[in-house]
Amino acid sequence: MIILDYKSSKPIYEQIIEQVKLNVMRQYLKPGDAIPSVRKLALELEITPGTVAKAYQELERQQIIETIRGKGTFIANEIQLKPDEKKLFEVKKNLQTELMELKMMGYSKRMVVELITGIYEEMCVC
Amino acid sequence: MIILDYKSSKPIYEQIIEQVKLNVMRQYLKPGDAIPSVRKLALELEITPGTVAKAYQELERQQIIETIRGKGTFIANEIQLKPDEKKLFEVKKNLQTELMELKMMGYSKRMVVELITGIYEEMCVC
Amino acid sequence: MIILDYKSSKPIYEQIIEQVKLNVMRQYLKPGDAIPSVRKLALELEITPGTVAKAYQELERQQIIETIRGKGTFIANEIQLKPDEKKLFEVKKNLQTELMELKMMGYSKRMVVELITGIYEEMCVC
Amino acid sequence: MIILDYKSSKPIYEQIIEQVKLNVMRQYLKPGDAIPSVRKLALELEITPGTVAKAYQELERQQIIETIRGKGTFIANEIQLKPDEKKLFEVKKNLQTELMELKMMGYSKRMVVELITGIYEEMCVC
DNA sequence: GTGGTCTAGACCACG
DNA sequence: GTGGTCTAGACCACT
Repeated sequence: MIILDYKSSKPIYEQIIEQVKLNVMRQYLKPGDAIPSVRKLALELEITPGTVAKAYQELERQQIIETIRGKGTFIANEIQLKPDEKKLFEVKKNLQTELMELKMMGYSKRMVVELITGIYEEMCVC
Repeated sequence: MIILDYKSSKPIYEQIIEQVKLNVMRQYLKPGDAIPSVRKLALELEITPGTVAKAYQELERQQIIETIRGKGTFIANEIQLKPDEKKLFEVKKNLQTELMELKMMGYSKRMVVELITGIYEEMCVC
Repeated sequence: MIILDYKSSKPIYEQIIEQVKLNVMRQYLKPGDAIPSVRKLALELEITPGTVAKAYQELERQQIIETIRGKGTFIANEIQLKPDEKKLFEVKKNLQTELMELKMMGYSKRMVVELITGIYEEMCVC
Repeated sequence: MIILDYKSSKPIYEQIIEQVKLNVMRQYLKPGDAIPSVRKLALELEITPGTVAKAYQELERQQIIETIRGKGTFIANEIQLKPDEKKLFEVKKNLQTELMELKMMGYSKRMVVELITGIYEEMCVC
C-alpha cells in the first residue's frame, strides 16, 4: 500500500521510495514478493509512469528491489543492513535539524525520546 | 558563526535559517544580540544579499529575530516555544524517514535512542 | 481577476496577495480552483515572475493556496479561519489609525459603522 | 504622551504623527497647547532629531500643529474637519484590507461592528 | 510545462 | 548605514 501526499514539497518519486522501504520494514513486503509494474502503479497512483520508473530505478540502485526481464519486479532476496558512513552523516544532520525544530516547539529530551521510540516501534515488527 | 555547505541540495537560505537557530539553541546568540547586516553576511558568505535577506525574513516571520528599521537585525527578546500542529506533523514524517534509514543500516532501538540523545545534548546547553 | 495599482506605495506582491484573498472571499475563486501559473500571471501583469512567486509563496504559507509540484497552484481545499493574536493586534492598530482619519474628516460613530458594514457586505457573499 | 514601537514596520515618523493626532482626538492635547521641541522630543524618544522633524513637518502640512518662530510649536487653534475625497478613498481601501483579514480570522459582521465601535469609543471623548 | 533558487544589480525609504 | 522591493535572467528538479 502506497500513500502519497501530492501537496507535499517532497518529490513524489521520493515518497514512493520511502513507502516501499517502509512496507519492507513493516514486513508487508517480504523478500521475493512481487511489486506492481511501473505502468500499473502509475495508473493506481494517477501519476506519470516516468515518476514511478525513477523511484524503481533508485530502489534498484539501493538493492531493495530487483527487476527480472520479462517477469517483473521483486523485493530483493537479501536486503543487507550495511552501514554507510556518508549516508549516516546525512541522516545525523537531518536528525539534528528535526530535533532542533522539536526543541523550538518546547520538546524536552524525555519527550523527544518518547516520540522517537514511538515512531520506531510503530515502524516495524519489533 | 555560520557555516554553509555550498554543495548541499539544501537551499542556502534554509541553511542560514538553521545555523542561526542552532546558534540560538547553543546560546552563542542571546536575546538582544545583533546579527550581521544582510550585506555584511552576504559578503562574508560570498553570496548575494537577496539570499541572506530571504533567510532573515523567514527568521523574522518565525519570530526568532527582529529588525529595527535602519538599525539592524537582532535576536528576539522573547523566543516563544509554540507548538505548531502542521509543523509537528512534518517533523514526525521526516523523523520516520530518517529512522527508517537508520534501521536499514542495522540500528536497533537502543542505538537509535543513544544517537538521538547524543545529538540532542550536543545541540544545546541542557 | 487581479488589478494592480502600480503607483501605490503598497508592494506589488502584497497587492497580489490581497487580490487573491479578496477573490476567495467573494467566491470568484473556490477551493480546488487553479490560479494562473507564476509565469502566466507575470506576463499578464507585466511584472517579473519573481514578484508573483513571492506573493504565491506567502499565500501558500498562509494556507490560502497549495502548489502541486509540476502541476500548478490551486486554492486550498480547507481555508481555515484561525485567530492569530499577533496579527489581530496589528489589525486593531491599523483600524485605529484609519478610524482616527475618518474622525478627523468628521465621521460620527454612526457614519463609521455604516461605512464599515457597507465595505464588509460588498466584500463577500454574506 | 507618545509611545513608539521600534520593532514595527511602520516608520517611526509616521507613528509620531499618529500619536500626536490621537492625543488631539482624546483631548490630551488641546488647541493652543505647546508640544515639545524637536530636540526635546528626540531626546525623550531616543531617536534622531531628523525623524521628529519629519513628523512635525507633516503635521504642520496637515495643519494639526503650528510653529511660531522663536516661540515653539503648538496645536493649531482650528483643527478643521474637512472631507478629503482622495484621502477617504485611501482610508476605505485600507479598511477593506483590514476587514478582509478579520473575516479570514472568523470575524462575523456583528463582531466586526463591535470591534470597530469599541476602538472608536476608546479613541475619543464621545 | 511547473515552481524553487540564486545571481547581479538597481532604486527606495528610513534613521 | 540599514532592510525592502523589483528587475532580468539563469539554472534546476519535478511531472
